[in-house]
Amino acid sequence: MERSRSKRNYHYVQDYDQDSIPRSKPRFNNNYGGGGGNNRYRGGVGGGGGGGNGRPSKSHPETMATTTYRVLCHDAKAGGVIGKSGSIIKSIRQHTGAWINVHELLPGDAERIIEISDNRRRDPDGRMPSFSPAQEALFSVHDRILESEPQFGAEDEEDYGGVRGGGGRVVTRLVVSKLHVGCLLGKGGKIIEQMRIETKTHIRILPRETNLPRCVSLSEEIVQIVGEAAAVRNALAIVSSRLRESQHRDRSHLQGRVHSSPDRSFSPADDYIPQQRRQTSDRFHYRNNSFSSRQSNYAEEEEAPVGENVQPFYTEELVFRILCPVEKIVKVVGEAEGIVDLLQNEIGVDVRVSEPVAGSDEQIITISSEEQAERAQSLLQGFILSIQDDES
Amino acid sequence: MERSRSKRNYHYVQDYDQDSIPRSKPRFNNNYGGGGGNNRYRGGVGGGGGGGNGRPSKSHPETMATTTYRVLCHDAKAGGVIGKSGSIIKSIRQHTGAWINVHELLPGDAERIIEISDNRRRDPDGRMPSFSPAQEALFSVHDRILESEPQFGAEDEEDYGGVRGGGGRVVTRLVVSKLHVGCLLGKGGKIIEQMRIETKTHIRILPRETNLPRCVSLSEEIVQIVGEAAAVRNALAIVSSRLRESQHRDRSHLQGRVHSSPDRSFSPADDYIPQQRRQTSDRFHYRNNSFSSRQSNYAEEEEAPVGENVQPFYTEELVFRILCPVEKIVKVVGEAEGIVDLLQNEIGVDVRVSEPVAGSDEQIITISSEEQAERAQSLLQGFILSIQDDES
DNA sequence: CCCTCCCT
Repeated sequence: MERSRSKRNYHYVQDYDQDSIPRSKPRFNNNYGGGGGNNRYRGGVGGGGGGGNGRPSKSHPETMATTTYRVLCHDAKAGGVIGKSGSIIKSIRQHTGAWINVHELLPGDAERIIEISDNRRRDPDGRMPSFSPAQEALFSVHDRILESEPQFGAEDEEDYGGVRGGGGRVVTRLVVSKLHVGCLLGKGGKIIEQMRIETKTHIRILPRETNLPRCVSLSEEIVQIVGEAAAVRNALAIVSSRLRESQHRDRSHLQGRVHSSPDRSFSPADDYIPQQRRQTSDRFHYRNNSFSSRQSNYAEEEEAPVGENVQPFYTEELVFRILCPVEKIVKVVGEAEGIVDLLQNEIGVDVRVSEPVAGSDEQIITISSEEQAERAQSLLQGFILSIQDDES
Repeated sequence: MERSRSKRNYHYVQDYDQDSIPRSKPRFNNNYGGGGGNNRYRGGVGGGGGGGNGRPSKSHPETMATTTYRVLCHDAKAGGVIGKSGSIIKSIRQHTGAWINVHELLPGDAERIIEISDNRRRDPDGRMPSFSPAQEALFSVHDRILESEPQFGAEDEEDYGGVRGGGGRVVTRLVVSKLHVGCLLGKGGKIIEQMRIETKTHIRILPRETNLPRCVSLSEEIVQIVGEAAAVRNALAIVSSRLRESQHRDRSHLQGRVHSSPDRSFSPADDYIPQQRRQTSDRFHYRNNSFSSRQSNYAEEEEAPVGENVQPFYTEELVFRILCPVEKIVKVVGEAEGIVDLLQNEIGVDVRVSEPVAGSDEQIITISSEEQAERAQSLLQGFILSIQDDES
């Protein structure tokens, strides 16, 4: 119960102070919504299932490049990122143009995922756009996480928490698809090793044995960076740039394997060095390091078999598959707060539905989880049984 | 941009008016709350459980003891508890170490819930910690409610409001889980009767027929204390001590049945009498009364089998939300001896039903509990399934 | 008097 944090400093992204940080100012943007901003239903109630929540569309992979980051944020600090009535995060969205989603806290987890992405047009030559709104927003969000006052009770944690005293040790954790950790590790771990040295941080991919949050799926890893705040920021810049390059390359898989098209035209190291970074640009110290370019000495080898077994999933977990009549599918998966939602969000299992197959009047619902699939399965089974006799 | 919180005044009760106003800027639009926390499904849902939110963590129920109080506060007086920029409530938080959350006003309600809790390590022998930050904070909050000026003329109320002039009749209302009202009533109402006599106040559990605020769920009751200010304070001290003991015993179910371990080692009546109470200690007049101890003559019987068949499942709070067709709602929650009643009284979970939403033909049933939500969820799920085919 | 902030 001791709160060692002396003061809050809101000198984060300076211009928030002037125009959008709600704290030190009368709050002008709480008046939105006017009437009852009632249903915070996750996606509107009867809405048929979802689709594009407005996140950067992936529609033209050959001309567009998507960059996505997911950073873990202790629940106690989420408020500091969002701000009253969302003022802070709205400001970040506006300033950067990135799409940002602060996930809900999964029961049992201490951290929430903040997902940040953009979708930018590639250069005509296929190069990665030089500026990434998502990366910029990642920095801002990261700063907010570091600077925001942790809420009550978050302070008796072991070693994670996000901050440790002013200028002290901080911990930043990114959730990264297994497809992209390779670019951080490098062959024989050379890249990550080099990053550790150059940034003076402890960067590692957390082992599965660790207690990973439930919000991290089996197809993802946690990249954890520990060190002095400034060093971590620097490392984050490097790591995020590498991830961005990797994702950018990933798109090109759609047109052909990476290795079958050995183009060397990827962006040079300083490509992402931002003149674009505005007020905040001095907070990160980019350097022309060997990580951000494929032209570095070892950049070649590390990206080899990254996406090898693209179906690497479900190693030790349970998988149940349920047949469901095609005409019931909507009822099962179509509701925004429906059972699938419950299963996924409250119980934490992964639920997928196969595409309908011509000639079959059933689809396959796959439930997978390390521990909960069985229960979920019986729930779902029961549910399907119960609607068996409905007129579809 | 730190606000000038130069001096913290430890005498906030008396003099925060003069020196702790942290900002000179007026906050011009207080007109939010119109859009604000309407359906805060995840916030103050349960009986104070942890989920994340930063409230006192429930991580180690066997070693930690949580105390939670919820006191109703007329909306017009909430400001007087919070203070400018939260200065008063921050002060109370700091001085007591309690976690305090002033809930938003629910549309239609006149009162808001102020939730106060702590989570303290048990003594090695399992005894209740002698000092409760939450109880201390409850007293401070209560004083603020009594002393603070109501905002703009909300004083045309009938007889409730929280204060009636200096030293006059005051009304204090606590929201108490049904699981814990028993310890106030006592077998045959003996305890509450005795408390009435000893404190010279009118203490009662408001009947359901009364117009209870919406913020009071079906699993809760209102304990109302009416009388002279000093007498009410005294009664509040007694009642809160009993509640604390009851909650403390509640925890111990996780380790075994209450009655199977007939320890008599609970804290004696004066155990909570605070040397710890600082400036404020003279405001309450504790006495060595028969209510605050299990050693009292009738303390034995009233605490009988609170949560009999409790299985020690989950330690953190779980919240499940279930969609239920509007036309089934009555069937689910409407019956006097129905399933919700069962869930609440036998299992001890909190059950709430959302308001119907225009455009949706479903309502959300929220079940929350520290330990039992899972069981409750499957029960309820089963129940809804079972009435699935009923003609509505 | 509005906080430990909940936004797409």
